Amino acid sequence: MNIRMKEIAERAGTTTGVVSVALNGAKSKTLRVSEETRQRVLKAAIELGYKRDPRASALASGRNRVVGVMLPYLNSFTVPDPFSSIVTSGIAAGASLAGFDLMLYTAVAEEEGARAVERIDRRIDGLILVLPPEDSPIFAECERLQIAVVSIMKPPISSPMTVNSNDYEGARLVTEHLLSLGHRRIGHIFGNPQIHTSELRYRAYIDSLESKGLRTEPEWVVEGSFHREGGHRAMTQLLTLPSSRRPTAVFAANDLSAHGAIDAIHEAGLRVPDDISVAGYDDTWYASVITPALTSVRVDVDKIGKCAVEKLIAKIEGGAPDSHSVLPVHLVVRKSTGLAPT
Amino acid sequence: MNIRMKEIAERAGTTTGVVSVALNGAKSKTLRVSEETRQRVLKAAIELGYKRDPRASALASGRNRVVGVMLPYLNSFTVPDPFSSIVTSGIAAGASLAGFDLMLYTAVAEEEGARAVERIDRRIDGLILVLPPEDSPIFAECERLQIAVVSIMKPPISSPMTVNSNDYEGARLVTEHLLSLGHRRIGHIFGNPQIHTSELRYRAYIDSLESKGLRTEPEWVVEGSFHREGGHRAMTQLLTLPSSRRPTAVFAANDLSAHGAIDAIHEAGLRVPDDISVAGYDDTWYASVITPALTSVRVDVDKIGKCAVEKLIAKIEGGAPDSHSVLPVHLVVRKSTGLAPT
DNA sequence: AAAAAAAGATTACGCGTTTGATTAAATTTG
DNA sequence: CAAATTTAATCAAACGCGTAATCTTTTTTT
Repeated sequence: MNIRMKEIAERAGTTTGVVSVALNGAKSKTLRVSEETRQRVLKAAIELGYKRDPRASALASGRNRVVGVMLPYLNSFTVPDPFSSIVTSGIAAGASLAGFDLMLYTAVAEEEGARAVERIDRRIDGLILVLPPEDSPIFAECERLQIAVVSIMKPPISSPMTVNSNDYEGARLVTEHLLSLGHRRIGHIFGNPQIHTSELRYRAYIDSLESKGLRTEPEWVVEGSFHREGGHRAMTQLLTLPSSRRPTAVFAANDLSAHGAIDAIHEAGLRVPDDISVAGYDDTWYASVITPALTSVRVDVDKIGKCAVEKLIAKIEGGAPDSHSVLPVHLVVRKSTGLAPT
Repeated sequence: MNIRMKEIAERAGTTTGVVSVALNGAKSKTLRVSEETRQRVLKAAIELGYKRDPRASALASGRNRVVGVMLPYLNSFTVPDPFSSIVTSGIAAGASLAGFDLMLYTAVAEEEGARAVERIDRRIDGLILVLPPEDSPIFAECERLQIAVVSIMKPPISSPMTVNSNDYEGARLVTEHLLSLGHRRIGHIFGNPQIHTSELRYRAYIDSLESKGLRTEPEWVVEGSFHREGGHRAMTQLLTLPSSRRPTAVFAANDLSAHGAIDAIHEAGLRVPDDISVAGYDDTWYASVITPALTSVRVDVDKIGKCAVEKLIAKIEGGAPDSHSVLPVHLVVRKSTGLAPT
């Protein structure tokens, strides 16, 4: 029913092998095509409206020209995670530019871990893992299937290629910003212990304070799990401290948990930033939507996606060596942080 | 390098045809397999760690078990569109449940229309179009490629299958809500004339007012293009009206433009809802993030995606007849609407 | 004993890609 | 300049890996 190479070959008076090389520049070592023949084939293909079947092409050549993206369960519908969707946009744009298509895998609740592995198959030649769990069996599986892998936001161990934003630097910037506003009691809403990033942001926070010779209090650090409810819970807990021992500023590990923290502060009848300053992290567009607009660390999330897919494709096409990328960050000061109360 | 059916067949003492039927229930009319043989094959497959090559399977059977999603250019990175990403999540979940994989196509700026068509190919057996442009050449192309299509948010003409939320009903609910609060001068921030939805929401607004015998003023309707800046511009224009002729309530065609409208009202030194009530539409999670929380119309966006993919797969697998679905909506009253000022 | 059903083996695809063989033309070499 | 090599251009065929129609053989039914 569809026009196949055979028809093109017939019309151009040649064979499918030649058509393959002429049209798609197949990687044959011996088969050559003259310019005239190429033109003849091209003409025939256009006249007949030929479109190659990518499945057959992939099957024969082993190259799919498709990359996969595995989104974490976080990216659920009830609490959509802006990070994942922006990263995905970046990946889509980068892939499209390189002529690659995109296969989307999402870790649905029921099928975490092992089940997710089942789904990746010979349709893709590379996979981008967004916020993969530390112990994912996917790495082994990709190794087996000869699928290149790039992880986004993962410590540069156990994964051959990674793309990260400079978490440590960003967290340092936030903490120093709060210090420069005169805050001396600074709290931290920790992320998710499962995700390495949380640790880095926490370390930078501690190091910044200690390098200034300031005290750090364990009770000022509460887990917020990267989401709004967690941030709310964490801040509520911090607010149980007597006001003389309570932080005057809080650095939340991401924008969502910062948002929850602001909710909690408002509910307690306090003001942001007049009574307590709050800073977030990631500066998703989210940060400029909420009130007060959030001081945050800008990560070019879109670029993370682009960078990841470019690395991946370089690996797939040129066999580029494994590498780890760390993208720069910068502080965006908005309305949620202010001078320490006197 | 990979284990193929041939190896399974050898180990189980049979042929690839039998293996194909035993393992994947190939749709052969005559080839039958006894239960014992099936077990024997299954055992061999597990022992050897067999995984079928989906490309070969698709090539031979014509069934890909992959659906595509085409996202509109709207879903850009700078202004990510929550609608698209939630719809996509719903689609992903539904597809996964049915054992289908997902191919993601995004209409990148440079390659609108014709170019986007180039990219859909024989890798998918169905395509979901999210907010497709009215005149997309994709419909014709899918027809040619025998690819089933479901459009999300498109008038039920020219597209064989559609999934829509009940725009008319939702807009009617909002308008009546505002009326019930005592508002008599109600403005409307129009969506995007390119998108049919805009027209429906506008019509319901007009009809609701007229059915109550109320006046409608052309100057109370301004285009907001579905985004924040547009909403801001539109509201700014409404605010140029003398306060006696100015709407006391505004129904914006979506949450984003409602947000822009609220910005403009605040900038003018007025309060929401005390001076002017604002209602949005879509009730994406966005609505509960902004301040004041937005009265909006809840569309179960996730369900739209699920519904679309279910229809699509029913069509692909069972040849279900074309149909148009309209999903219910309901009003969510929050803080941005209040009694009309007296 | 004839007819029908069950279970499998064979084999022909599906549709490009790539290798190996072949032929003709261009170059190099003695 | 003829003979020996190379090089270019192409054809024919194998291959990648399942699927499904056709053909055999065996077993069951009537």
